[in-house]
Amino acid sequence: MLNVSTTTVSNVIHGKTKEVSPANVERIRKVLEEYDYMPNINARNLASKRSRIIGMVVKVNGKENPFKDQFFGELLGAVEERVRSKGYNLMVYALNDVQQVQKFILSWNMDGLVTCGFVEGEISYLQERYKKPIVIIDDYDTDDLDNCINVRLEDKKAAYEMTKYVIGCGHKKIAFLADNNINLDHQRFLGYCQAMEEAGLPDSEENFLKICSGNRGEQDNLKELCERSYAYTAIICASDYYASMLLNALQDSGRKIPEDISITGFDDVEYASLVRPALTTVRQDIQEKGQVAVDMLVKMLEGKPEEAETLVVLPTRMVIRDSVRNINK
Amino acid sequence: MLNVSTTTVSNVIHGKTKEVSPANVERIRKVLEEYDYMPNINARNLASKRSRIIGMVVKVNGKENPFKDQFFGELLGAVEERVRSKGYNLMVYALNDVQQVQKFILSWNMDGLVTCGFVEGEISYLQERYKKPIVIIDDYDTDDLDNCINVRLEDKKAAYEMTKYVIGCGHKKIAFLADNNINLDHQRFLGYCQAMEEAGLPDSEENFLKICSGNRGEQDNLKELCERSYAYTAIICASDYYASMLLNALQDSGRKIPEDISITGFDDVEYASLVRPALTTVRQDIQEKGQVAVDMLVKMLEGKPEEAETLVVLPTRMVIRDSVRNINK
DNA sequence: TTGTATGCGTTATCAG
DNA sequence: CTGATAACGCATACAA
Repeated sequence: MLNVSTTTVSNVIHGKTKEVSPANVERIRKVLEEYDYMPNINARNLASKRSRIIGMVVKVNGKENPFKDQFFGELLGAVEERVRSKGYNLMVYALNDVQQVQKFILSWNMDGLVTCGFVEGEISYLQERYKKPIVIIDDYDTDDLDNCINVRLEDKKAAYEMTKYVIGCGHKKIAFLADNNINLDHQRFLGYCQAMEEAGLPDSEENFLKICSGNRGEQDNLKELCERSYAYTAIICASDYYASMLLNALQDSGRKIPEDISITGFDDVEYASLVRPALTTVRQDIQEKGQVAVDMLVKMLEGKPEEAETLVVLPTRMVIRDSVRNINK
Repeated sequence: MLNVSTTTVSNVIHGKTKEVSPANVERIRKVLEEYDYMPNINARNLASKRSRIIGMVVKVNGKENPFKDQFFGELLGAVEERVRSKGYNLMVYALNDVQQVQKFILSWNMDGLVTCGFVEGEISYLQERYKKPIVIIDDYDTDDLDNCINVRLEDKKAAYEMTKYVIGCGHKKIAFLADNNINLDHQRFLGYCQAMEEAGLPDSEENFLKICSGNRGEQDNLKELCERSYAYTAIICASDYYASMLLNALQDSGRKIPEDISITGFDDVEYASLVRPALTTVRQDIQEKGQVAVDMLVKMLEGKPEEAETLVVLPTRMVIRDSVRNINK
């Protein structure tokens, strides 16, 4: 239309106006505006060998919906906001098979990846062919991996402090509850063990209460847990999600909380303060977790790896509410 | 490597094996396997003029994180699962500006769109340039739009029934609470009004309690609402999210629920049964909402518009728990 | 059954 | 400052 080359147009599109005569800049801008030009990102990606796509992959077991858990929902929202504001686009996958993950990130030529729930071996597998930066949220044993950034909490310390607090309230028969015993849950269990040991209390595996993560067996599982709970006066839960479930199951079976048995949570998601009694729990800033993850990733992408920390440990804080009874009084 | 043309390779990649000699199929498959070939989707998209991307856009006001609300989290998870299982890829945006939305869907050449929270005028705006199918979740006034599919509930009826139930429990001074009065919230308000009117009770706008959606003014707002609630014996809330907040604010200010005042919710998200007293609410199947949305969209995309319903109204069901008192007794 | 040739919309290199 | 021109990796109409 304007009898100028694609190069010239491309230059004004990218704001390289010093290389174009002011007259042309003006003419081209006008037409661009008038026709409300939209670049074809696929073509751009093909030519430029990048994609402006950041993937977020969260591991699932079975057919669950991870985003029902407020923790993952909030995390996703935080990541989306930050990814967008940095000029990237977010693709979301809930997967349990790393091969699938690899297929997607390679085919789309994603610029970077945020993972949640995947373990060391799986990340290594991805890296065999995917050479771009990966942010790993809430995992251990991945600190030595190249081109990776770990974002997590002081899980062990936080669990240690919580357990110590409960012990300080006079409890001696204390259990730990989680849906598995690896990664961050394992770390939290270790923190619990440490506090128990220091206080000269039993910290054996027997006190590890395993809750099922699926929706199916949950009810039976919950009943069984209620039974087993008679052996304890307090239960340290690895998440608010499970703490709330247990809380209600116990109450429905006639136990009073915290009079009969004390419960603590982890995360301090919104509903931790919505259940009754409100949960004594460990607060983490989920919003910040997501933001930091993306910030570090983008620093790697923009070629400033020196500014990116390869390990970010976010602080936690105990929030004391009403679900733990002080037996001493 | 094999001295065959790209066409032949392309054909076996796409499983068009009838057009290729078995010998070649075998040879090519082997090499493909060996090198673990990954197609470059950007190139494929460019050539094929489609993208295999489905966008999910949820409208936000201000700087909030919509996915903290379990409703949106669960919806997103359901959509992701279905999109993936249908062979598409999900891009997620939380936006309030339709121009932004348009920019993204056009540049990426997305095959289809799922929107949530956008209203008639905004959808029309998108359609001025985006000619592909759009699924609109939970909106009214968009039924006549071409190439669109609406997925929603019988909001008015459900609110009507809930209000009627509360009236049946002997309540006369009943308020309605929501964060706005448009779209589905408006429909729910209409349902409330209808039930009140039929019972000869006042249904004026005065009884519309507006709760602020942001995190900031929320506390002040909540206090004010607690004050105003003294004029009522029951409050019909437009979501479990707000119902739980109000529930706790009221309890914290010393009111007993349901003894002093009754509360009902909407959605039946998981925490509706986790708060105490457990919420009497309207159940909807969020999982199915997301699945149906994607199913219909894909039918349009696969060129079977006759199989796609342009309006899907999902059923609701009252769930009676403990947050409403029967005054009659 | 196989191969050739062209185009998809953009970026990037390099010569003018 | 401007413009050819060659990639980018794949799909497809058409020819052989």
